[in-house]
Parts: sequence; structure tokens; C-alpha cells
Amino acid sequence: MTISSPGAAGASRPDAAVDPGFEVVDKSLTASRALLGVIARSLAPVMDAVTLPQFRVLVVLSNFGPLRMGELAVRLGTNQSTFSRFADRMVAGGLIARSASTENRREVIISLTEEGSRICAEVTRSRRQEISVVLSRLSGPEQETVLAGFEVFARAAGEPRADETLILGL
Amino acid sequence: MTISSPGAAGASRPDAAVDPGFEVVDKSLTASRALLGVIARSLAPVMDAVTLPQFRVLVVLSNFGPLRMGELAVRLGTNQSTFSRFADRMVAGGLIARSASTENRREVIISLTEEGSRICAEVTRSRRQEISVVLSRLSGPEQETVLAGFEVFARAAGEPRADETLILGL
DNA sequence: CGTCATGATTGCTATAGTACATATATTGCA
DNA sequence: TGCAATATATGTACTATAGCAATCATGACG
Repeated sequence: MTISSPGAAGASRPDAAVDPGFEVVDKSLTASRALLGVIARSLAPVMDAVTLPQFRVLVVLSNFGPLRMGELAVRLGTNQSTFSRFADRMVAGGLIARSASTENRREVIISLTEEGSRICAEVTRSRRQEISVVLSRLSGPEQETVLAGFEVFARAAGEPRADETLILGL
Repeated sequence: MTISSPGAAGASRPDAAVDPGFEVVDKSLTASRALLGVIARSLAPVMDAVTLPQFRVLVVLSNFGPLRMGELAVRLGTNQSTFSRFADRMVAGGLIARSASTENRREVIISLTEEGSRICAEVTRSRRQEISVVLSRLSGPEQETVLAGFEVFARAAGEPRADETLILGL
């Protein structure tokens, strides 16, 4: 959209925000594809046990602990009835467990099973491993360069909202 | 796998590969989530017109130009019959078009329609835009830091294989 | 106790994606 | 010409996801 190149248009003040050039945007896109590969590889080993939407449920439960059916349905952005049957499949697959709430017998609490927990941990471990493999090809100073770049970028980008990554099923 | 820490085991030679520390791995994971958000946001506006698997087809056609049915089926890692009906839906949706090959009347060539092309371009544009928005919060020197980090990382990671990102549906 | 609200499930229906086996059309070659 | 190989499409069947409407169980409040 905005083509104006501040470097060419006028004197750029140091430490002030500037329009990013083509090169840094391009490199960002390349890096994003590379990281997408990392994410995909970390998921691959468990994809025979869970689908992507199912994995998302595991992650939510792993982050927030046991939750009510309705609460989970809201977080996943789906209809309650959809999630009820969704849960059926995951229970059948041994990934989650239904249990009655102690104080309110209407409520059904969903929690991770050992297996569901294990899958979550496995993906996290695998993702760190994949990253490590890439980084270990670099020298110490190069790793510092990566660290600095990622640090600055992540701070500027912030964490994606849950409903955003939901689009990708994770 | 390889636990041996060269830094701890012996004198570390400058410019030699070293085991990455916790911090840089951690920052990489954070950055990967941030970039996942960028990808997701760029996809969001077109998800009412195409599904993720369908979008993947658009990208392949956009990269390689018109392809035969069978060729596409292979690239997408699906059964030919599966892709035939898959194509039915996309043709019905006005995203791709079937056409007879000129020299071999057995072959059916799939190409992007205007609409399919437009959607592809829109996502690309949107992704650059999303990245630009993030980067424009940074000063020039900070953008340089990001550029350097992404550059080094992307080089070490390489492009993900098509069958890897396929796992995520893109 | 009755009524209303809340939380979950079930009946029904629809779509996308998947694959195996089979049918059809076309080409190439003996 | 006839037969095998190739490229695609169809018959059939299944799973996952999705949602609306209705139902059932429970809790809250008058």
C-alpha cells in the first residue's frame, strides 16, 4: 500500500518507527515458512493418533487444565452439540475423559488422559528438538543474531489470539 | 539425540556449531507462534471462499501453472479419484477450471480461474501487509536486527518440504 | 412445588475429504 | 486391427466436522 520510502523521502530519525523495506518483509516471509516447517514436523509423528482440531483441544486442556464442555466449545468456537460429539470421538480415542462435576451435577468436566497428556508433551519436546537441530548448525554468534532478531520480532508481533490460530486448526 | 555440549565438553572454537541454549530455543518458539498468527490472519479473509486444502491447490497452481489432474493429485498426496471429486467442488466454486489438453485428449488440465488467482494474490498481499504492520512498529536498527536474525535462521532451516507443510493443510 | 434458566446430549441433516474398486476414453504399439 | 497402458471419472462407502432444533437433567428462585 504505502510505497513511500522514508530513507529516500526524508531524514530518518534514529529509533523512530519506519516503513519496512522489501527485503526485511521478504526475509520475514521466508522465515515464517521455515518455522511453519518446524511446526509441521513436530506435529507429524502424532498425526496418526489425533487430528489437528483434536490436538488443539489437547493444547487448550494442557494450558488451562480441566474445563467444562460448554467452556471448551466456546474456546474452540464451535457449537456445543458439535463439541459434544467431537468429545465422543476423543473419549473413544482415549485422549480425554469425561467426569461429573462435584458441585454441579449438570456440568461435565473434560480432562486429559495420560495418553492425551503424553501426546501434548511429545509435540512440545519434538518442536524444541526441531528448533535445536536447526540452531545447532549455527555458530554461537550466529545463534546470538537469531536470538536478537526473534526477540525483537516476537515483542513487536505479540502472541497471536486464540481465534486466529484456530483458523489453521492450531 | 546428541546431548554432548561442546561448550562444556571442551574449548569452544569460534564459528563452530554449538548446542543452542534454552533461551534461543524458547525465543524461536515464541517467534514461530507470532509468525503463525501472521499466516493465520492473512488466510482469514478468504476462508469463507475456500477451505485450507483448496487453498493449497490454488498455491500449487499459482507456483507451477496449469497442471494435469494426476500431477496435482500426486503433489497433494491424495488418490486420483479423491482429487477428481475435490476438483469438482473447486470447479463448482469457480476457483479452478478444467480444460482438455490440446495434444492428448485423455489429459485434463487444471488452471486457476480469475477468482482463484485473485484469492491467491490477496493472501500474499495480506501476508506482506501483516508483516509490514508488525515491522513498522520497529525502528530502522531494530528492523535490521530482525532482518539479520531471520536471514541466518532461514538459511539454516531451509525451505520446508511440500509434504511437511501439507500436514497443516498448507 | 412450579417455573424458568442452564448445561449437556441426541435426532437429523449437510458438507468436505478420503479411498478402493470399477468403468470409460484415449493413446501407443504389436 | 486389437490389446495393453494411461488418464480420468464414477459407484460406493466411510469418517470428521458442523449446526439447528429438540430433549433431558439439574439447579435456582419465587
